[in-house]
Amino acid sequence: MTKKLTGNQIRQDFIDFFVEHGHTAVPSMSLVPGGDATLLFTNSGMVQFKDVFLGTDKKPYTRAVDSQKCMRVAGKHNDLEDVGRDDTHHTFFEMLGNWSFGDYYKDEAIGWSWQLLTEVWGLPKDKLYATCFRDDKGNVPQDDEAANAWRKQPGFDPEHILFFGRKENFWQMAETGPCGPCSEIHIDLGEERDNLRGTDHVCGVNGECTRFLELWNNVFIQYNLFDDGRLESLPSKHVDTGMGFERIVAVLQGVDSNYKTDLFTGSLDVLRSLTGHTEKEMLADFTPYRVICDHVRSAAFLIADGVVPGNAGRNYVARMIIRRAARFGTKLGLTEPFLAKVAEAVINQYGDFYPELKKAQPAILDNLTREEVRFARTVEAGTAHLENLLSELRSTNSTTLDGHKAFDLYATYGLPFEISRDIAREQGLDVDEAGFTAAKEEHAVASGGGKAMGKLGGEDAEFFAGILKDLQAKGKLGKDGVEYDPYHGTDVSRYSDLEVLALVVNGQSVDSANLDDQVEVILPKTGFYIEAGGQVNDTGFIRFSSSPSGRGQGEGWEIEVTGMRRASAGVIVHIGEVISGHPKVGDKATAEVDINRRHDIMRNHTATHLLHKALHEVLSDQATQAGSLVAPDRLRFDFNHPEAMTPEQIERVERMVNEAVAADMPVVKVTKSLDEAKKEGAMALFGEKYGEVVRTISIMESESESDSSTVGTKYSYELCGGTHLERTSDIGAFLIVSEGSAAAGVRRIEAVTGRGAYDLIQKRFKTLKQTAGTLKTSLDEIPAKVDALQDEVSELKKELASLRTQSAMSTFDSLLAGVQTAKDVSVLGAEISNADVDTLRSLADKFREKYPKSGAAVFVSGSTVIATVTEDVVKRGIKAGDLITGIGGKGGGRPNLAQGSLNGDVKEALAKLPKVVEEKVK
RNA sequence: GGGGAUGUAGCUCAGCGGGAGAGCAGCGCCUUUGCAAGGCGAAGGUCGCGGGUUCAAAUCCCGCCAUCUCCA
Repeated sequence: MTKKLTGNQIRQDFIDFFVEHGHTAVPSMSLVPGGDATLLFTNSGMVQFKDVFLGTDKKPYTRAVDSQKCMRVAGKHNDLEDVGRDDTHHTFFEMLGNWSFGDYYKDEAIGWSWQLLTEVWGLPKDKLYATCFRDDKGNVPQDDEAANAWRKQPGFDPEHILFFGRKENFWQMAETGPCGPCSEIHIDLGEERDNLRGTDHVCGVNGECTRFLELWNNVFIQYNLFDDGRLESLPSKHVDTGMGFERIVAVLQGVDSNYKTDLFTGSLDVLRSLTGHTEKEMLADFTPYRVICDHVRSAAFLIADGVVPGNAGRNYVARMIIRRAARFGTKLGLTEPFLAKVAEAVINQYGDFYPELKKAQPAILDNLTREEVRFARTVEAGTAHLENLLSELRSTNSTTLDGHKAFDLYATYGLPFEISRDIAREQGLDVDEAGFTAAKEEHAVASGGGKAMGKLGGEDAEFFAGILKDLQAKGKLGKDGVEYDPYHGTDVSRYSDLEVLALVVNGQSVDSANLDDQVEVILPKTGFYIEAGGQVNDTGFIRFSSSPSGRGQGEGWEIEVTGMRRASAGVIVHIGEVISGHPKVGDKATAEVDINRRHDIMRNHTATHLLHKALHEVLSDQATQAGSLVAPDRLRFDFNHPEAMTPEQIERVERMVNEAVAADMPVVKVTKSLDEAKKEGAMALFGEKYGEVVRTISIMESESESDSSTVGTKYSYELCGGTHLERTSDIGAFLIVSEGSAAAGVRRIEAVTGRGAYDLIQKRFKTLKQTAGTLKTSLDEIPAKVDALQDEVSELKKELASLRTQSAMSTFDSLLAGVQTAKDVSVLGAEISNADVDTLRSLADKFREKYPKSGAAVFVSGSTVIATVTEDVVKRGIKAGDLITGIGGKGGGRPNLAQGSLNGDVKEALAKLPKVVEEKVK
């Protein structure tokens, strides 16, 4: 171990080593696991191959090597608040792995790992240990195969083989499914790395201290675990290995902290240049540095994979991480946004191996700074609330802020607990932490903390895999299973004379089905599209007609297909209902996709690509797809954008798409390797899972001679498995129906094309024509006419109000003739026609001016009543509201002015007024 | 997906069952050598949208929308 390798070299060594041994180097999958709703983030190397192990996916290679981006940010594996407090935990990390899918097994895996560690990297052989599986429950055989492989390794001390049980050395994906024993490689870092030195503790492999470190886990998937605990050997056995990249780099670079490897040097240097700390000062208070470097690295990778900070799901995690980094920045005295500067160092360090970082650099820097600013605002507003609470606290002579209130600040206003506490302490006060924690737990429960996770999927994959195997054995299906070609799915002639290979009713394979049965049908090939990439399933019919000679088995049958699914690798089933006859296995049927519906879908899908392009032009390159629905009647497109689009922007986007439609551009579909497509700059979607060979959709700006050529200028270029039109003009028309928000930082556009667009135009035109008719004007004049009308209306309103008031006022003097005296109080009850509440109030005011003392009046117009009495009358026991109730009305209000309503004969009611006053006034 | 908060004049917000307000900005006039500023005046509002309760809703209740925020 004389040469000092850089982190990047170590990663490359690992990949090169296994490529030399026949492995295919596979790029890391996105941190957002495509098509796996059960997982927030890719959290291990296994995720991208899970479907291979489950048997629902196949790869063109059987040996692979990769370095997988992983996030562990919550749950049992990690707690965000702990990251950075030690030298080993990360939110983001890389997992090096080599993989065998039914290819090599324990001997090779163990041999290669030994070779790489000791020969290539020169780790001391006497310091390495291997663990193998011995079942503590006694159900599973001991893994002697692995132990024997270890004994064969040159220079390996057989004494260093240790056996462990289920907890340490047995791996399973879930309660049921693929599983198997592991063999781990540990290293003894020497006594000086024992953090519990001198205390009584278990010091050894899988012990309690930090002297022994697990380097590399080799998982041998060889069993299938069933509900009842039964284990069955798998026909093809797999190898799944994982080596924590940061760990191995720290070991090879001979440092005692992952954060002291060259992976973090760049970030730490940037930070130190900002704080002005020397290296020694930094190490004396290392935690904030570690937190910031770790979190910025995570955030950069997250944003590069399309996870921008927000307030839900993955986006929320990104925000939490960024805010925590910002918070620790203030501990270092950094008050201005600084995360983007650190992120630049991260991109420098990782950008060569992970080009997505370089590509997303502007988005990364921008989002970090934006979030820091937003957080600063939140903290400022939260602090203001806190100050209110604290001064309240002081006024009651308390010294401790209630934990529930502190939590409220956090949960409602986003003010982190630590900040609340720090501010309180600065003022000689404190916060009740136990109460805070209790409130937090309550809140977690109230928010539905116990939400059940979805099922892993593929429960019945095995059942269908069995059917597939059976059909293959009979020669009915080839090795790839059901042939899938939705791209010619509208060409019915290609899908006639298809033998019904299997019928499944209620999870049982049957020979024939009956009317109204819900069936799953397997045919040798299908043109029905299976929901993917937002495009919905095709629907249609599978039909069988009696033989042309008329002497066949009598009547035909018909199945209405309502759904599609991929039940297992190579097995595609049509889901539907028998609407006539009795389908039988062996019948030669015709499968017919609902062609009008499909055409509508295709219009919407091609239009979606044009929309995506237009958004990039009108908004920015960062307006990337965040979700999509392509249905026959509409399309829905979610994209990353921090604010609402202006009406002008919406109009420009709509116009651009329609111009692209009018340009009648050819849509060219070509399959090619993923690498090639990416190099050519095809737009790939974050979180989408792509195979090695991908389908590309190019919308060509300049026409070329051959219609399958993609030579020329591309208007739009995307990876896409969906079905598309031949030419953009087939879209007909494109109309945006709505623009709104889908989540923080994500906007949603809904639009229609073709027939849907025509229907919408019709509807709108009808409304417009009606409006024009009502307004007695032309369509074009409607806005001006409406404006003018509105002006006129508001003017008339004002005029009317003032006229009403005027006329009411002008009658005021004559009303005074009706003033009566009850005891010594001047009482007036008057009915005014056509006066509004404000006018009545003005009259009341005027009355009080006239009779500043000993006055009581009621003014009625329609059913509204206003009553008033002077202050001295109030003191004598009669409130304005009493007048209203006294004469049989309902209402109330302030002592000297009340409002209400009066039904019935007004004159009769008003006549009671003097009596009411007389009775009540003292 | 769920909990909490907020939505009132162009901006910042007060009002939280009975007359829609303040400060700032903007407009007009005046004062001032000029600047900084000061004085006076007028204008500006579907009180987020839609229901309900009530004699009466900006205010209470329900639903929706938007923004903030926490939990999953």
